[in-house]
Amino acid sequence: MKQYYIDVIIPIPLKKLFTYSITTSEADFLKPGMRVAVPFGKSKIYTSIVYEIHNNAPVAYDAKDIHQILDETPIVNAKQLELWQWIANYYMCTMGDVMRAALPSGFILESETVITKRSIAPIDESILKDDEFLIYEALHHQSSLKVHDVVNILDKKNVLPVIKRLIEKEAISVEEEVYEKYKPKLVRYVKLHSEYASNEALQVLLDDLSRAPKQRDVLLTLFSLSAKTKKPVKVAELAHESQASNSIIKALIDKGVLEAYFIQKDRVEYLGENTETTKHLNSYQEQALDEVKTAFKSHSVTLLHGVTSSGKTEVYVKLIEDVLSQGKQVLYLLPEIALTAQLITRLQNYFGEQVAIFHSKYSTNERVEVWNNVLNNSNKAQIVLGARSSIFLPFNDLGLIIVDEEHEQSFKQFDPAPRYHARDTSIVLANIHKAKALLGSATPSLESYFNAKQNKYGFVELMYRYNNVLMPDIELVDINEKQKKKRMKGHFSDRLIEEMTETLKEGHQIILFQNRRGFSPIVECKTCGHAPQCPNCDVSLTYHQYRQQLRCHYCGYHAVMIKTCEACGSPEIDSKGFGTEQIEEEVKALFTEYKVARMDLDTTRGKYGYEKIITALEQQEIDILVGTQMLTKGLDFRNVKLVGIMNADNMLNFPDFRAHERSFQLMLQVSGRAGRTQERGKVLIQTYNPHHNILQQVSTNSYIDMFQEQMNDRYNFKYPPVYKQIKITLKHKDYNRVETASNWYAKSLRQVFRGFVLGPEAPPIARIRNQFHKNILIKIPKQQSLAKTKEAIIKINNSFLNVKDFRSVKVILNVDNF
DNA sequence: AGCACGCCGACT
DNA sequence: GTCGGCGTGCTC
Repeated sequence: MKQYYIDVIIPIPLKKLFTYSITTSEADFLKPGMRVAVPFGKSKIYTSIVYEIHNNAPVAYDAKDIHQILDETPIVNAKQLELWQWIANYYMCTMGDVMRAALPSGFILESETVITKRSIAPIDESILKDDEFLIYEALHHQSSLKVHDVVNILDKKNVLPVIKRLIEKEAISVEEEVYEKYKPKLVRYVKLHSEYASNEALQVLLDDLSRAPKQRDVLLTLFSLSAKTKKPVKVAELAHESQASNSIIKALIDKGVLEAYFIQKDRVEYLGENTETTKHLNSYQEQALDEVKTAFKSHSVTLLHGVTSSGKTEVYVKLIEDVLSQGKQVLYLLPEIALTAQLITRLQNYFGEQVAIFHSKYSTNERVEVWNNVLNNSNKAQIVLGARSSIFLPFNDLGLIIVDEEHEQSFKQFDPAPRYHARDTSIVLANIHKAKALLGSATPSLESYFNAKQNKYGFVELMYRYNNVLMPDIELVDINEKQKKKRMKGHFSDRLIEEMTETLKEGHQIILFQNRRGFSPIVECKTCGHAPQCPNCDVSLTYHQYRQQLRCHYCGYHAVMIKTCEACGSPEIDSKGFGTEQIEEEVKALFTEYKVARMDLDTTRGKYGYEKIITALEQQEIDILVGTQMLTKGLDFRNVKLVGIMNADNMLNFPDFRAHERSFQLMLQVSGRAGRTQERGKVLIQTYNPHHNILQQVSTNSYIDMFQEQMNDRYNFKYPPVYKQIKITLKHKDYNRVETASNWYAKSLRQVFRGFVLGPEAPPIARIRNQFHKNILIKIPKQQSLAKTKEAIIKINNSFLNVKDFRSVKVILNVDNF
């Protein structure tokens, strides 16, 4: 008889797949993509995914048996496994890494050791030592204990030796228990017990209950409810309608008068109707739509360059309608921050319950439900609107992927592995499904625009704003000059104050953009110049006024704001630079009669924090909104007429080869928030350097100029998209260790790649969370094989890990680290 | 990544 | 002496 084996993916960062032996009937039942619980190591049980079923017995070891099959049918399909493989290869991580990122954690079961008393014969308690006796004694009161219970009882960390001794003495036994984490949401319903179905029986019952008026009331309410709604009645509903407590209902259930039952419910349900029939496109949109369709005939990927407010969404909607009518699914990818209630409602108005939403604020149970709906090709998930991680959903037959705000860097995952770029991965996903991909942006990334120019992608432009609204008038304000002439009030130039006053007078709203949160980045002693530092990272702490705190943005460390200098004791402490909080405060002082609000990471915590601010702005409860780049995304604030960019220089001077490109994108995106209806909007950009090319290009809205100038730099300095890039980061708590390790690593790389290796270099923040960092950058010319390059890197990496001294150094490989 | 094993300093 | 620190090696 043939022996069967499965290769499984285990959610840990190990390169290999693991092989387990299965029985013939298990082999008949199992399919790739099913979950199987497997024993791993001495005691653990892990959830794994079947990758392959085969007959090749492993040579070097005996395969273990599996623990349990967890699924009836695969929860991961073949197309996904293909995508996982691609991600693991391209982004140089393990399948386990991909599995952990792809599966909602509700699918990944964990085992826990459960300790129970051996029931055979009572043992001689005198052979037990004190701590052993404590555990044995505890098991008289409690039938089972978890390891952490034992830790609590004994009040020490390492309890395993004690447990081990108890097993040897046959006092206890241990078992691994596996828990299913996903719990379907069950809603409790009640109905009258079938015994009382006949009128006579019911009459008898009502008579019986005459001495229990409350119970009788409940029963009568139940009848009227089910007559009215003709639907099953929820327990909660009944309790609410009859004003009765749960104990009265419980009494009826216990008596057998009522019967309780459960129905499984989706946690996220769309209850509205699709109210809107499709809008008519204007002639520009119509043309763009036609051009996209034509482009798709020759290119599977097309870039749609449409200025802000040009109505790209309507074009998407038309394309989605087409694909849906062919019975295929659609994935609509957006950066997390652009996934607003506004947009969701808009799409739901068109497509009703066919739209499923998927993003990081969803709980694991909600994610499992969306996953299952997509997997079953349910009508509820024909269109998935989601952030980065929605590329991992189990689509059967995708027809179209839309990547909106394609230039957004949040599509790239930086930590942990897999460090994938959702835009690039979605193109591969589209190919697997033989689907089309549409990238959309008002300010495309250089790489996408470059690909379009090279005819690798199709290219469509939409350069007119909806309703022919003019592009905002952008004015640069030289704050250097203003300062010399004493025309600054805090961080506000006279021009900005003028424009703000006028806008407010007209009853319009204002957005002020400051790309930095907190009150002031640096706190400095006026006497000795000392600035408080984070104890774990090489950064100065940031002052957050609203909590009187000093915070580190890298590790989350926080402390109370100092009253006197820690170094010299001087009470004179100065705050340099400025963040959103300080701007907010200054605005409040300048415009006392107006409502000012702030939008940044600190004010949008929680599930609806963001929505609250947006709604307040829409309803014009806010006159002036101060915020970070959160403001830039897809929000359509009809009444905002003025946008102020407080300081353009801090983004331009950011030490990154993409700083200029990003600044351009950011400023144009923020500018797009101004004047979205009839009136032309106004944008003021305050800067020390008004002649900077990027600022000139922003003020004239010249994407092409920016593109050409930046591409020149990219050619000259060998940066993407002209060259590919892989960044290697080494981390260790000992500075000297990273130093030697990174030198060794870079030297080995240089033997292969010569001048294309940069570094090792300490990043601007050399220490984070007590770990010292070093970066090495490999630049890869277009004609060099990426696969061979990665092979060489892996080879070097392996020999690096074979050096004993280096084994504790953490190595992070980041492909396309931008 | 966990987790066991084994070797070392520091305390009841 | 044992407890708990951390470096090392292994997981089908």
